[in-house]
Amino acid sequence: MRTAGGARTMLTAVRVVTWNVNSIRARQGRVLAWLTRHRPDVVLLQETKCTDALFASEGYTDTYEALGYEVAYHGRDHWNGVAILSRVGLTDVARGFPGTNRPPYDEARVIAATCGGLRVWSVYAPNGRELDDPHYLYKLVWFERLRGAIAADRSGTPTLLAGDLNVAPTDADIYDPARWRRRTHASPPERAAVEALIDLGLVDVTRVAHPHHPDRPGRGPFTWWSYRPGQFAADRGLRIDLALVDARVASSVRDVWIDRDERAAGVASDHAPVVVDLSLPAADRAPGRG
DNA sequence: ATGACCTGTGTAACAGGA
Repeated sequence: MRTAGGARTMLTAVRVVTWNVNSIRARQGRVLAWLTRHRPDVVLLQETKCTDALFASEGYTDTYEALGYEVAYHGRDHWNGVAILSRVGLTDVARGFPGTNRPPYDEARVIAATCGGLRVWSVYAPNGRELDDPHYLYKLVWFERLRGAIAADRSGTPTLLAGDLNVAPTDADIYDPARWRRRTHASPPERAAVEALIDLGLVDVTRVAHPHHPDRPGRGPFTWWSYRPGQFAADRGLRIDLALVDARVASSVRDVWIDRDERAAGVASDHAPVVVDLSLPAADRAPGRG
């Protein structure tokens, strides 16, 4: 716990991480090691690739609880799947979108909760596959529904939306923009969909904290690298894992960092954790944390 | 130029990823 110098306002460090783990079963060892090493307060997971039943079973929820976390999850089958772990309180959980969710909108891609004075959303956008694939149109409508859900949220709580948005917002977020010009993740409608989210009053905090890759002016930093040989080593990646926060949260951001060391490890996810370190007014936080 | 890999599933090729 820290106090601000002049302002006498009690501030508390809150670490939030978003991480597409590409299967919680395949990644559980790495996830537990990461939690132990970095002690995040709020963990937004995507692509857990497991059912609620498996997440509730021995070795997952009980293990996180033993580390001090409350747990909320949303998974229907062996695809997609999102979850939130929090050791600063976890209430008002919402799964999926408001209203009817006929297939494919019943896929487990969204979970929200209130944690430590933040309304956090863990989201996993559809991939899109190809520009002429029906899945691409689904992706665009899915973003409209996400925008509607954020706009309709009446919690009044400062908002932090993070996850795998499967869109590189600008050409600077792609190692080789020309190569991706006619592919999903870079198309103008997808970028417009992310811009529409941001237009709700959100800030892409990674871009603010890291205007450029330290070694590649005008490029990166990235959060995803293909598993194919040489891609990570050559830093041929995309920035598709984003953290979008409203103005109240933006003013509390102390640091944003991408854990490339985790991506470099053996049996790693193809996505790196993206960490947002905040200093929140203590009054905004849920009571009960020792 | 293209593909290379990883995870899950009816454990053998596939679907899906990005």
